[in-house]
Amino acid sequence: MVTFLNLSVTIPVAEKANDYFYVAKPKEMIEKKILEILKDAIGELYGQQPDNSLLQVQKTRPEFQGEYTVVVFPLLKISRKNPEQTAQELGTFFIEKSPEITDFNVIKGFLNLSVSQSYWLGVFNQMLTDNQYGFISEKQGNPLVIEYSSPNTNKPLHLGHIRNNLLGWSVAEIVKSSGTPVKKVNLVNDRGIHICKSMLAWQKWGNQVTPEITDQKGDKLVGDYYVRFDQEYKIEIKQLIESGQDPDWAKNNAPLLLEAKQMLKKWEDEDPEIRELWNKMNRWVYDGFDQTYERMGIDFDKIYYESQTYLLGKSLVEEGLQTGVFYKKEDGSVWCDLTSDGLDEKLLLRADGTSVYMTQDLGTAQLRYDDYHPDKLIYVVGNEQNYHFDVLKLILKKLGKSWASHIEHLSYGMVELPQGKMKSREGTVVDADDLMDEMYQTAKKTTEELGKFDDFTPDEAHTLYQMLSLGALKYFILKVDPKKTMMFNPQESIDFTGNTGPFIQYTHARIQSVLRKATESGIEFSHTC
RNA sequence: GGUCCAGUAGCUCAGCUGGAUAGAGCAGCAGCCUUCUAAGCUGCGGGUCACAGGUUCGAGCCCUGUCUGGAUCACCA
Repeated sequence: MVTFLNLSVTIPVAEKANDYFYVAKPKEMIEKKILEILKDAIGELYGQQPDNSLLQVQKTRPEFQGEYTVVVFPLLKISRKNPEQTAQELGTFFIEKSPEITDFNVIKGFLNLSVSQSYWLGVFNQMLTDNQYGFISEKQGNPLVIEYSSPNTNKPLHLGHIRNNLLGWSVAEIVKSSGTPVKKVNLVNDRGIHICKSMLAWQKWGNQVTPEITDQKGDKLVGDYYVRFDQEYKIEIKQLIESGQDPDWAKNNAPLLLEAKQMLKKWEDEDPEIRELWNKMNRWVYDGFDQTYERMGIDFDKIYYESQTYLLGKSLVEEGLQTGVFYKKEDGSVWCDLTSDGLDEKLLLRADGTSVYMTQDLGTAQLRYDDYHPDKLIYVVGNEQNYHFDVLKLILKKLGKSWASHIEHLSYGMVELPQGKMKSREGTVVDADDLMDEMYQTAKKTTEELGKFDDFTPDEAHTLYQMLSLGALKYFILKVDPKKTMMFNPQESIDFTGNTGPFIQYTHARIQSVLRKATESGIEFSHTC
């Protein structure tokens, strides 16, 4: 859609530093040409080769005549003439040397150039006839690997994941369209104490229910038991405190928590019964996630599981210990000292030898490198983890991994609601499925009220509502600068007027309608003037 | 407290490599439906670009400081 509307403005002055996002278009050819002629002009008129940074060409503001504007201020030190005179001389040169430039005018230090109609018609025809316009076919070489989504298996996807998924998937597709091979990967956090909590709660109070029995998505069912654990756990703490125990002690020694910890230990010891339960419940969750991803239009080339990478992380820590990059404290815990880099000491292994988040991420990064040898390894992760990624890169560098510099954290801001931040404890988290349902219902209601599509079959109507609601959601979220905290207003997001996805869809529909009616009445398109 | 990020119209957001009079949408007001989809269009009002210095021919954008908000500095992930 964006490519079709040609909304992006490209930068022709120098080859862009980050060529992953560079897509050549015919329109740019004239911009490049203008720059070349400008360079020639300066050479011929003033006898100098200017630095590229002095050559500034931009689109002409709509209130002036012309399509492209040369900013002459930076050139004055070369021309040693006043702005108007310099612009006048350059403009005359353009007319003489370039058939594409038909006219020019000078306003203050701005030289506005008019490009011939036949040139624009040529561009337009190319866009019209090239159905791959704006896309470059895949080049050879190492891929760009991009990780996004990264859910936990103890709760369903929420609004924060939606921003993450849409950003990650979109960046992947944009990069892909520029010809760079892309691997979209997901990292599922499928192990740890939080998973054991839902498992334990299901064992105790689940009565062997399954998603089939409760007619519920698997991720929702498992999430419910995670919540149930927390409720029962709080009751236990309260009782312990009431019986005179210290609150901190109560939190760490509530029977339920101890039981969950035991279960984690059993899991690590590969207890068959626990592993079976773990497999079963995770499968439920994955089925649920798959449905959500599919509806959202999100996909992956490969899914990593932390249960399969944390051991590799541990071996990397061992490696670092041997080379002296890490050190062991008296209690047996392993650390990396980053104070000389302005950061703190970082724990890598607990005293009991179990791994932490960083340990796992080291392993995952190594595995990705081994799998793909990527030129760039992008992580789409919220900005609350900026520090984590600074540390990750630094530690990998200390371990002598040359590819540490290939890691890039695509950091995005939190999504807030009109009533404030989403807080799971306060039940203000917006569930991804619920949100899509709600928007679907609004699309349906609004459409039915307008009565425009009464002749649609149920299938057609369903497709329409799906397109409208997802278009609204995606556009609303993607139009905001990723790094900024954004406000998600459910009311406004499902508004079908103004700067919204549905409005763009509507515009597209009207254009199609014009073309259809033109064809029906036998009008032929002319590609020339 | 240290580090990082943000602050632009009543609200939500654009603003490209520093370039001409800072732009959209929403909300408000005034118009427009026998002809292309009114889920629309046209017009009006609305700004100390958080503040103060600095660099520059030129600063919303770069630098320094201040204020405000957020994140982070866990044997959570």
